[in-house]
Amino acid sequence: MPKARKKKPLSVRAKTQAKIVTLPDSGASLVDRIEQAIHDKIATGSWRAGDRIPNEMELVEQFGASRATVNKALSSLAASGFLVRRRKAGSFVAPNTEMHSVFKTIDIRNEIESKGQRYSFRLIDRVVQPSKEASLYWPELEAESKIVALTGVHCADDVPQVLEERLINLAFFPEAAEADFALDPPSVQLLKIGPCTRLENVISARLAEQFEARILRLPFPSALLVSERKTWSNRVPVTLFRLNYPGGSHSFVGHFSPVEHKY
Amino acid sequence: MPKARKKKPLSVRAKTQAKIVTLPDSGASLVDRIEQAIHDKIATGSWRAGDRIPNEMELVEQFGASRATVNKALSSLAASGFLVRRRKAGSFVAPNTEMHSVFKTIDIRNEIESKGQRYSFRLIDRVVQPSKEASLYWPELEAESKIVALTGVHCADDVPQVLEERLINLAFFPEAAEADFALDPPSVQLLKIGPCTRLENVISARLAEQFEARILRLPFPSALLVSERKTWSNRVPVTLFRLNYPGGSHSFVGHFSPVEHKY
DNA sequence: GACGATATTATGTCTAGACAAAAAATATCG
DNA sequence: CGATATTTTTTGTCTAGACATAATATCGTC
Repeated sequence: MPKARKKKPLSVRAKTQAKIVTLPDSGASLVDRIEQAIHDKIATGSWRAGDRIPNEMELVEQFGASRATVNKALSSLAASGFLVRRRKAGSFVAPNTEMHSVFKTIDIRNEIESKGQRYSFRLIDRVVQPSKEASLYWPELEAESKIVALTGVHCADDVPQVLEERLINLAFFPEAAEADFALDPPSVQLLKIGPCTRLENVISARLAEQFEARILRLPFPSALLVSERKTWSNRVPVTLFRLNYPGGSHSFVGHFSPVEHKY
Repeated sequence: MPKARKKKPLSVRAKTQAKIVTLPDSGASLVDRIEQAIHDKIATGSWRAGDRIPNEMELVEQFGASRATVNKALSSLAASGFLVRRRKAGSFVAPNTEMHSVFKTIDIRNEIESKGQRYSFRLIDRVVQPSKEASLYWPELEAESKIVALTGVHCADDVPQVLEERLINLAFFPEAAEADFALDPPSVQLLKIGPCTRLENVISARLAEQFEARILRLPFPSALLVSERKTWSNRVPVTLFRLNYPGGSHSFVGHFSPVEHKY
């Protein structure tokens, strides 16, 4: 059964690079421009996590490049964790373009549940305020926007574990003003809206205030390990938060080698 | 002046991959094996920082690969920071194969001096002991080897800043038993012997003991920010140390984006 | 010898074509 | 129908050759 396949000579293309390309032509190399274009599709949400992207031959036609060139771009994106590629299956946008590797610890719920304990988040306080209230800590915010300030505790089997103070940019997540965080803590809900594309993290230590010690059920003079983070989603400031861990029972582990695990 | 260049057809090679290759043939791809081989040369010190390595065509002959393949391996090594490549000049082993980027903060002296203060290290205690004394914290050490245990403070203008507790593997740095650390603190001297190729870091917080508070001139109930690190140099355990920072005045700053600055 | 034009060399980027390998889709057989 | 064999699709890897580009080396001229 000779399948009626169009055997066209794979698009005749200008020699030595096609300037026909539909890309914003900068000085960058073709590989870089292809990489950029695909990354943009992902960053803007045109292509979403799990989507199958066009295969190499389709991209070859689309960009007027050779397969080797397209392959290089795709491989690079896969190496950076934006794509997952499988033979015969195709290339897929990686699940969750959220921050890879470094600092997975964002997900406290997961951490607690993986120890077989029941997770819950107890909201202690919530206020809506103009962003200029926080402009000292969070100058990146636009002056006239509004924010929600939250305080809550992450609990394992109803025992308080981590005290969270958080500011959320309402422009990014309007529902934050009345959402229920008992099931999904703020961090999880925020990630559902958009990926975290940038993160700033400051780790410090301090003595717990008396009321903080009470909330976390710690003896009074106690040390807290504090992780203060700001996140962005495609250049939009999303949230600023402080996770207060009891000093003794928590720590951050990092493991570095010049090139991760390759050699 | 027609140069007498042997125009040999670039080494006749078996089709579909040469198994003639002089490399420890694993299941890995040719590119990977070439990359590995070159990395080994650097890791073992056969090729040292600043050395010019054979050019692409020479490697092509040596490995029986095509130029594209060799190029891919070299580009990858350059991307990982092991090589620096310059047109016409050639490919060079990168200066300092030590830990790039992440955690430059190892150098406290530098940090203090860059603030215009005078740095000094005051040794408080030093003992030589069999490694099994520390086997609980440092199981990677060989059982019969010896270590030095140090305690000291890093000072800025003679004001104590950071309390350091450190164990050094004497097999790696025999002089540690009597070296003078007043000018160059242990960390600096260790880096002179060999690059740090792997690092483990645990950050935590705790209350300062009374004597620690006294050394660091802190009020008594005080929080300490503790960074506990283990380092290796080409698989040899080098040192385990704990840096105790006054909680209020110090913090660790991290800045992450999925792929560093590329997009 | 200083200086500028020119040649040379090594890397950077790209193409076209080939075969390999994995996995999904399809056909085949009991 | 279900288990197994075969085909097909898509990525993985490699080759050979080409032109581009940057930086060095060389040569000629004054």
